[in-house]
Amino acid sequence: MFQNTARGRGRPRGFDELDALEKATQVFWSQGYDGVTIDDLVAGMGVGKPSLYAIFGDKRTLFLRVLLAYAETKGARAEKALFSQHVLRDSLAAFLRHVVETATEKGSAPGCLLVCVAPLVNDIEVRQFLQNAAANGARLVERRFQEAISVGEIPPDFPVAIRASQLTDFARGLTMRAHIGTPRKTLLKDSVEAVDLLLLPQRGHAVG
Amino acid sequence: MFQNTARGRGRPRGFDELDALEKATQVFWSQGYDGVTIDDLVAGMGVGKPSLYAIFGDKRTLFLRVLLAYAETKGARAEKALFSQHVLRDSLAAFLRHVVETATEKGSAPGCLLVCVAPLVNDIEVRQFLQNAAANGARLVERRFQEAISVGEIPPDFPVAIRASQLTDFARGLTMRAHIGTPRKTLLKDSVEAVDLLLLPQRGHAVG
DNA sequence: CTATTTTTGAACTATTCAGTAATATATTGG
DNA sequence: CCAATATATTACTGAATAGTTCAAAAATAG
Repeated sequence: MFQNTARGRGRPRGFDELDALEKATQVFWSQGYDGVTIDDLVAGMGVGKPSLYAIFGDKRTLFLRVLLAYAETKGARAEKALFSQHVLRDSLAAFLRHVVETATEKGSAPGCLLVCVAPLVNDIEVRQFLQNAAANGARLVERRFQEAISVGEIPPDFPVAIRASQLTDFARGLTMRAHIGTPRKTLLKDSVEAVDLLLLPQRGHAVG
Repeated sequence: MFQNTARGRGRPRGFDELDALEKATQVFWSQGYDGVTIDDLVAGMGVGKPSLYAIFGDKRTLFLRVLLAYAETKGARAEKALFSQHVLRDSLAAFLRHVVETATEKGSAPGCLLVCVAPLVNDIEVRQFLQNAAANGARLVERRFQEAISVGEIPPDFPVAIRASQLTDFARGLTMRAHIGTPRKTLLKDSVEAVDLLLLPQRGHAVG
């Protein structure tokens, strides 16, 4: 099934590593970090305990790997949402729509591993990773605003950094509300309103 | 009938109940719910284990009580911040300033029990309490906007519900950023910017 | 086939944890 | 002082948990 042509000797694994990682993501996502036991992971990942330790290390190591993969995927999708729309408003709307949709996806836990779960992990490395990821996210949005300035879609003195930070704050707020059960429909409506607000013309300027 | 208000018979408690509750709040706040053991609470509250069970019940019961007390205090302070300022802008600024200050208070864990910790607790009662608390918070802000309309500070068609929801989203975002280590100074600056944004004149209207 | 390598399943160990008893201590009422 | 009551201290029990050991299984190489 997953057999590579270049497999060495020895009994082949009974699971796919990336698939198991994704399952681990779901386990952490739905139960938090401290709420998860090794046995939960064993059950959720479909991997025996000795294999789990041999291949992924202990819970903390596994979580770091899960976090890294999750952030990479999420970041790539956010970038795509932001930069595949011609009109700035559509970009911001697509960004928040993506946030809301993944935070309210059926089959996954509500919320977001990066926003709702990881911040509670009491670990220096996790915290620094999150700070870095947050900064990267804001920078991504800033870049999109800069692009809009360069094509004359918004004025050159548009407060890029401020609005970028505010967009990520909205994303956090929407995600947390998804986590406590606010329905997708409400959040989608609110994300449109958020974009309207962020693009409201500044005093003395006009915005497309 | 005419009984003395002093305590009845029996050995007096070696701790103050409310003080112990506050200490429990700090323990949950800094370590999350699942990350806390009974022994952590025993150590942090300065209460023996049998007394803890006798007076506060098990971990879940204690957490619910902590949550209730925390929300009540926090709600009262938020209300005070909102309604003790004459000018709407000052009210909103005071609200967000209060949010940021408590989320970055020295001596407490960063963030907020209601925003950062409680949503991760996998419990129906907690979730419903949070939904209710969130709705109450938004309503409080709406009331303040209505007040501003009634004195003509903002136009009657000001989107009260939308802006109230957005203010609470900002509060969530700022709180989560406090939790991952964003410095108070940054957040205070951003909360001022947030108020500016929320009170930006709508198209075709002027806002004080 | 036999030897070698890798993974797997089951059992095992030491530790931590929640919750409870048994007992000692402090206070009031008479 | 004695009885009654409420709290505190210590220690205990059984269950859950993290992490390891070891033999069986499944593949390749020669």
